[in-house]
Amino acid sequence: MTSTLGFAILAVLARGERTGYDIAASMRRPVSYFWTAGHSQIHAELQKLLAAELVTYEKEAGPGPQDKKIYRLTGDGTAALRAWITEPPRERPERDELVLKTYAAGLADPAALRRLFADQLARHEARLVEYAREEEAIGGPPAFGDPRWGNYAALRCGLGYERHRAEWCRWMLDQLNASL
Amino acid sequence: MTSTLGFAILAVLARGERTGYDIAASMRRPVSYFWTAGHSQIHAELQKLLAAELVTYEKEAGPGPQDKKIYRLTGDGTAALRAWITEPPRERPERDELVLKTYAAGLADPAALRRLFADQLARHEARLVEYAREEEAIGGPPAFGDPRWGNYAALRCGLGYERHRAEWCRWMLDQLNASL
DNA sequence: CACGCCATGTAAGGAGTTACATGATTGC
DNA sequence: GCAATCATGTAACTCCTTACATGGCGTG
Repeated sequence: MTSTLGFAILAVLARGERTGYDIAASMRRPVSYFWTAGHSQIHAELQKLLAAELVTYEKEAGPGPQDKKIYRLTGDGTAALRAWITEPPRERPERDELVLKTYAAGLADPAALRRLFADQLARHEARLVEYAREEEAIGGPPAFGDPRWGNYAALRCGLGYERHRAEWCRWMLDQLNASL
Repeated sequence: MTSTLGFAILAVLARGERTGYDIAASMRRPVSYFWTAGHSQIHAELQKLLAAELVTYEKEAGPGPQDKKIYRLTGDGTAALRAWITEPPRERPERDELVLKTYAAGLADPAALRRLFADQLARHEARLVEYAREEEAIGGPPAFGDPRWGNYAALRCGLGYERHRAEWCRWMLDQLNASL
């Protein structure tokens, strides 16, 4: 009954023990571009994982009024994560606001559309530069056993996505320019 | 205050009058791969759009116990849709279960991972064939004024996306094979 | 002295899914 | 007779976002 968010947390904890705050930090853009959650959602989910005995924690004196809690996977938690990884992902429906706008674009002002897509293209190109820098920092695919292998493979997917998007934006701009 | 779903409905109605049922049908996969919603969500949203006077309807005798309602855009509705199209889309956080699994893949059985990605690849290739057929049916980009232009441009995005995903799956399979 | 970082949580509301509920017509 | 299509809607639930609430420590 664990939600995908729950497994996302388990996946982060598989890399080492963390506080809820640390987990929230590592799930904030642009550090990880494949799952995001706010801290309030994470604290709530950690309580469910705790009840299911997939994680435990140790208290430490915290900076605020409450104690700091350092979470770590249990044996059950590791097993549940391992089993989940190779199960087929449940497909979430595609929801893409930009493509929806495109679908209705015939009604809009072509000049304004050009501004919209030029702006989107710039964003994708900026992310592409950023990801390429990260790829260079890792310097080629690590070995499969290495935990950085997961980071690299995810980064690869991000690079491919941004490239595809940038290309589509360029095609759209060509189309809009040709229609004038 | 209209939600993206509201605009999705307005975008469908911009192509012609529809019942709630028709809208739900046109927003069901794989016909439109950029926004989806169930009929219960659509009926509820139509009531909000009605209250905001962005749509109107005419009653007709229906097949069930209730009357059939044929919805159509009002002047305000068309204006709201037109203005929305060229506004920058609010970015939704990326949530990709397969990439999340990849991030944690180091813990899993490589053979099971290979099955997972082979299966995903097959799905993307099947969609690619399907979309290519649809592209051929339209036969090149229609003129910008043509309402089918929006369909074609969205289809183009879908094609690029499936191609990128398929390529990434192939790269993953290569990696997994190399690690054995 | 204000702001950002660290660190925990609750509460309210919107968005989306799934199941329940009704009922005529058409095709296997 | 059973299932699918057409056609409407409500109810319960989960997931996610945003705002509220507390408070010490370090930096400019």
